[in-house]
Amino acid sequence: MDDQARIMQSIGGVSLAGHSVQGGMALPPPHGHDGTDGDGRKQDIGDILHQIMTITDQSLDEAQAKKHGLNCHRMKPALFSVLCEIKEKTGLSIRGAQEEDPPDPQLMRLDNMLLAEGVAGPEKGGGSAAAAAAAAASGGAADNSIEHSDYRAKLTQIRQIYHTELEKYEQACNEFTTHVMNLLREQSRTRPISPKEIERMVGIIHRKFSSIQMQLKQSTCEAVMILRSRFLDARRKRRNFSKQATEILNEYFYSHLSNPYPSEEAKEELAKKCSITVSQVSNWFGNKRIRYKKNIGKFQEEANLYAAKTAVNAAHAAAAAVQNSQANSPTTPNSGSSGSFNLPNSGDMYLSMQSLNGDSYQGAQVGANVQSQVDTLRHVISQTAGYSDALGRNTMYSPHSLNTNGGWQDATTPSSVLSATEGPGSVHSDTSN
DNA sequence: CGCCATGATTTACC
DNA sequence: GGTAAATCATGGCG
Repeated sequence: MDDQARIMQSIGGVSLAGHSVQGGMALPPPHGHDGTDGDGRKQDIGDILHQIMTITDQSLDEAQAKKHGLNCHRMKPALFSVLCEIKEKTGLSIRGAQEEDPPDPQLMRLDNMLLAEGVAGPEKGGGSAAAAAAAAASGGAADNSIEHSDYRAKLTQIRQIYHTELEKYEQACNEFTTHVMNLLREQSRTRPISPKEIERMVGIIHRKFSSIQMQLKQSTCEAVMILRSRFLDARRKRRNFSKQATEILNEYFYSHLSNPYPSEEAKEELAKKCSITVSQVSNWFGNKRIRYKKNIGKFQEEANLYAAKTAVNAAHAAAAAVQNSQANSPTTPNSGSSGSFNLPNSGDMYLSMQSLNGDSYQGAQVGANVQSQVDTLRHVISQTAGYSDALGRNTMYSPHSLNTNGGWQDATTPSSVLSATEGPGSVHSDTSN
């Protein structure tokens, strides 16, 4: 019982100073001073203090009775005054220790993160904002909405739990604070408690609760991080495209082998047809180009397959187109359903046909599918005569340029005849602009 | 389980 | 911003 001993000492010290106390009663002299009733008083005080110190060990009724007894004790006013003095003295150290603690940087970090993730802050919008950010990060449009809704739902769940818990903590904190304040106010009748001290106690309680809140925030952050990482990982998760989608993409690729750079519109249409995103189409073509270029031999069989396929389609379409044109059809039948991604590609087609046939092909308006035919033929020729001079344009289709750097960029030359500055990928869309 | 195919990402370049 | 090239990471098959 160090506290008790200290208080006893303090009391001794106070009395040594010779203060008179309330009720005109002097406190007992310090140790060593002889007095006839000194020991008795000391005994008295000792008893009182002992009762105070052990009050918590007793039952409620017993304690209440004791409390009442103490309140009515003749020494109470004197003790009260002494305690006031002790408080006055120790108050300095308390005040010194009571500094405005700066906002915890860790807590601030957590708060910021929760705010950024849409967990904290306004109920509405926050979550969707985070989801939108995640959507932007995924690079896709409204494609992976299933994942989005899943992510959003989970985030909402986290947010709800977080807010519920936070509210619970706040409520508990307030309740406890009120309780403690009431207790202290009540106790201030028996012992000196300044409002400042109550304030300080409230501060301590709040700090304790905020540390609990910090744990809540921390675990919420962790949950969000896990959710987020899972969501982001899901982006990387590879799932093979459907067979149909691959077929559509391959058809386009091999029918545009001379220039496998679909325009933005073409990409969009391919994406729609394949039920994938535009960026997935871009990825696919990027991968396809590089892998085809790296190992043409490996893709030979596949190329033959699609070449034949598109050739048949093209032939049919061409025949139909010719018939249509004969039947007074002034427009280009680009709207054909069999692989008509190259609407603005007639220039390429026209020149290719020229090169192929050796003479100018006046029926250039036959249709987009002719391009497929051209590419198909080009491919078939490339099998035997090599890709380089398949079309008798050695300077344009050098094997070196195809196999190492910028292969198809030169291959787009037919289009660039029309526009010398256009680059790869812009071939299709540029003509339409 | 290892290997290959393949979709996605990263990095560098223009 | 689009692309090539390299790389990562997973799916699928034997």
